[in-house]
Amino acid sequence: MRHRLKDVAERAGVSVKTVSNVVNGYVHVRPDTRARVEEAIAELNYRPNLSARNLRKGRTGVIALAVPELDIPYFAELARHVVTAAAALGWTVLIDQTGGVREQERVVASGITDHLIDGLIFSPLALTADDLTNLDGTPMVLLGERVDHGPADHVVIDNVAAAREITTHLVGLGRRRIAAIGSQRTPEGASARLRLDGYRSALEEAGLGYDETLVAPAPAWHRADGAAAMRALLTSGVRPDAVFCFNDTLALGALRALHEAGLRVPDDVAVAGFDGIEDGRFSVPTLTTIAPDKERIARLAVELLANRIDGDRTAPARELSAPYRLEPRESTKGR
Amino acid sequence: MRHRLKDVAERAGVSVKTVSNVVNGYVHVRPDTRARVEEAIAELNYRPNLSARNLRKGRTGVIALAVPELDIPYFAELARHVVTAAAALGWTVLIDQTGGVREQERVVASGITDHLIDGLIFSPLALTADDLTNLDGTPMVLLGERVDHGPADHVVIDNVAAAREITTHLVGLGRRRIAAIGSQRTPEGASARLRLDGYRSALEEAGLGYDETLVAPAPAWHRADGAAAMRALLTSGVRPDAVFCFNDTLALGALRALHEAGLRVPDDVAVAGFDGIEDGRFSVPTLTTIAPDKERIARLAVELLANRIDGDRTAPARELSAPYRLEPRESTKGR
DNA sequence: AACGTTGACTACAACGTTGTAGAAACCAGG
DNA sequence: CCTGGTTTCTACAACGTTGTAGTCAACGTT
Repeated sequence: MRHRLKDVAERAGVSVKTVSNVVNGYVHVRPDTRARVEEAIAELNYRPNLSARNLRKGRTGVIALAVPELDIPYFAELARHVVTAAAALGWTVLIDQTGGVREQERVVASGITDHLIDGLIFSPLALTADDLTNLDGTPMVLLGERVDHGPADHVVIDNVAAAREITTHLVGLGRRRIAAIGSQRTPEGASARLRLDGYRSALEEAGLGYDETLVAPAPAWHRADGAAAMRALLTSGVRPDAVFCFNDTLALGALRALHEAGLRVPDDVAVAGFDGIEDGRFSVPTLTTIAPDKERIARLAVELLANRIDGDRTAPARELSAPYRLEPRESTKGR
Repeated sequence: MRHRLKDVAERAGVSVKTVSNVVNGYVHVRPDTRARVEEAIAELNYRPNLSARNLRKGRTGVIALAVPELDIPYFAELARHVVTAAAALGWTVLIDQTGGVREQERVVASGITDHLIDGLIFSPLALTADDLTNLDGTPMVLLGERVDHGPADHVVIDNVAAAREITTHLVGLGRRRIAAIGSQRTPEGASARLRLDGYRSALEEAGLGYDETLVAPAPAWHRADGAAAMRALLTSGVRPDAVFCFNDTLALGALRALHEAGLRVPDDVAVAGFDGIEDGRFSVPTLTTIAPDKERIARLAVELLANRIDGDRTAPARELSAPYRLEPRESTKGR
């Protein structure tokens, strides 16, 4: 049985608005009236109807987080932090999976703005700036790569610098034939491009030169893709002594493929990943990685969104940068 | 700029209700009228206000999925399937993380029923039957262990039989000192208790007897807990030749601890898990596991919920069982 | 020609809430 | 005892949508 303000009001012998005032903590209510109302609320187990409240207020208190896939650990971990950060501001988070498919991402970016959410935190893979025009002004914050200087707020990490740093780390171990796994030619591959840039610039800085045969593409960034790419590298005969994988799941797949090929990590081949997921602390061997500060990313994103929702919607888009840390582990121990 | 039915109606020169009829696909609208309205909708980029629609209809089209933690891969994978199954029925899924904390789970079970969701799919860890009484009749489906025959619909797998089957598998490999990791004494440990029962009954069936020193508790079921429990077993000197971990993340932690102790898997110690998560296909060694049919679980849960929402809310609670499969992999290869 | 049926549309009320405006009671200061 | 301000409360309208009831014209049947 569902009750409304009206039922509570009748039971407490006051007007509907007075009950509303009590519910909303309005100060000018006599203590005994407040007590009577609260008693009635408790007796009826009254809960406000959020649809009605939302309609009236024009706010829903719900923000959406759109990620490619929840069972990619990086996004699951990120989601947890976003939910936590949003809860601190009294928001509920609706998590949306786009599959990284452009069409679905466009639906999320434009269609989901059905007054069901106040704002959107969006980690796009396939989206381009064009897709972001039709937004009805629903506040949005993008995570990850810049989409051609789109009109939205942005939280990024410096992918190029991070990729350069971890590649340099491999160089510092004395590795000379450093492969890369995860390149992508599609427009979806914005992260891939930046990380490849960083990899390349580190190699050139070290005087090692860039060898295209050492770069293996990966259609998606799952474990299976990493394993397949690693196998391809091995059978091609290029004999790398290190591999930089553009994310950790790729790296876990690569570890697996190296194990199957009878190669030892890090003795024969050093392996490094990117994302700092929890799995990497427990894999055999543990995985060297770039760990972005996910908590900070989440908090910055939520704060940017809050500013948009409550503040000036026409202010110029801001871009904030979150820190990362290189975490050396067993997979790149010196020999 | 947001537009309403009224704006569209004025532009198309019809009544508000006619626009509503077009939007909702009502058949008795003249083709030319429909065309005019649709043109106006497109020009104004009109989107219905879901809060208003929900208020009017008493439905929101949103269901919630409450799980302990999204970055436990099992729940992330489950979430994906639930989202997919729900989308097939036109529902949006709001994912809620309870942290497995009883208080938070109670909030979800009772409080979230704020008319924002039409129903709830709930995978509780800590909840008891008492907590489920105060529900206002919001439809709910429980996943996993039965909560003392609570009043809600339920999708389960046969934990006892599954645990017995995988333990018997270990016995069949000739293992005689089979340890277990993941026992819990708290009321939260319903799954733990059932899996322990299955383990125990398999041992007795095989005439091996139950040795309490071979059972290691784990406060939570994360990788770190599995690693710690494994280390505890090893230092206690009980020398197991196999371990059944009550979930896969525990098992991955155990693999890690065994590796650090210089023991080989499966040669020295065979390891089995439970949940069938993707990681287990790529770990070194790959992980033998019980893989519940998550897609089926998700579909059954969504269907049960749909029946509650659209059908008889007072019908007696139903309990459906989903199948599972034993998936033998490297971690229990015969020696 | 009168009749019922159907199609195409509209006016109105209602969903449950909260903002606005204002009434009534109370208080302090002159 | 009046004035002006505050406290406490209420009536009403509005948020944007859809269900209900109804109007009116066109049509086919007798």
